[in-house]
Amino acid sequence: MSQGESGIHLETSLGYLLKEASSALRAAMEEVLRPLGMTVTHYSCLELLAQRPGLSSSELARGAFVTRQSMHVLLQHLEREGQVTRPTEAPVGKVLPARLTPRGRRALAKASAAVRSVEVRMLAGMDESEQENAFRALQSMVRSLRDDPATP
Amino acid sequence: MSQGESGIHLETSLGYLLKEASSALRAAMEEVLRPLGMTVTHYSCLELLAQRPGLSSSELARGAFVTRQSMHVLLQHLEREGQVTRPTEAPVGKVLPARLTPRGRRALAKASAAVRSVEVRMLAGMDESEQENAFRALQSMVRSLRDDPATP
DNA sequence: GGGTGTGTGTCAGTCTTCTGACACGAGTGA
DNA sequence: TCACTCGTGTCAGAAGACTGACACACACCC
Repeated sequence: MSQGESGIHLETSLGYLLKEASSALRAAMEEVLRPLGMTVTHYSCLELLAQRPGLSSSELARGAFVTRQSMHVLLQHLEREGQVTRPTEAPVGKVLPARLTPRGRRALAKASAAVRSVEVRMLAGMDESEQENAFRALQSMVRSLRDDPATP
Repeated sequence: MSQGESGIHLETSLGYLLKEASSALRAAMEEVLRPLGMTVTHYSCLELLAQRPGLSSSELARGAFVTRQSMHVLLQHLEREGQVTRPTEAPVGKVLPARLTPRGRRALAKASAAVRSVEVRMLAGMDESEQENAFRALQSMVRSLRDDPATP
């Protein structure tokens, strides 16, 4: 079919392209995570916990770019599956620090390798300095969007 | 942070940063579109139709990065609201080409200005060549992710 | 002390989007 | 001509995420 060149003509918009890239990345991640019975948010949660043990549900939510309510139900699910543990009582305040179980770590290991392969594929064709420039550009965009709260 | 070579380092991961940037952009767009009673997908649909009148539901879905089922329900809603029209019978095959109504065009005008201001804000602090480099980098990522179907 | 503000965990309902499935039209190649 | 494939429109159910709301804990400042 002739789907090739009939691309959309928002081709000058960096915002649109950013969305396109993010969408392609997400799709690629879903593709490799699905055989492992894992969603992107699920994986993100585990990865965050591996690198920063003891994160709270709300902190995990921010790190995975979902609401804390969504992360809450995900954590309940992961606790039932035995991939994550949380104390029944808060050590301090109301914050319940979450941690990976050995089972969670094993699940993460496979997923992390799969995701890594996707990222490597995505970066194919870009040399070191190009990647560095892209990194700085994206950081700049995030900063600009966050710093300016809204239209005054 | 005791992650092996096969893992992902969130701090330095371009993939994670890409998701972060996309999330920030989406949040900023939602913020300015909400007062107009419009969602991001809603806006995307209108913008696509303005630039390429006669697009089918499936083509719109691809352009807005949602499934054709999602676009289908959105289009039904937009038709009821009188922002979009589609013929009751397909001129050829089963494809129903969609078009903006004057009302849709008016709604888009406001939204488009708002979204443009967000994009301008996002690009603040980047000069012409930096934007160009970022554009090429994102294009490269999209191409790499699409061309390689999956991990063999 | 007491008020205020921020951050958190949690429950409930709603909404959007997705997955799965079906039938139909058009093009392709044997 | 006829299977075969691809893209499409559409319906139905399920899953995921969101908004709204409440109570509680901590930190700050008057």
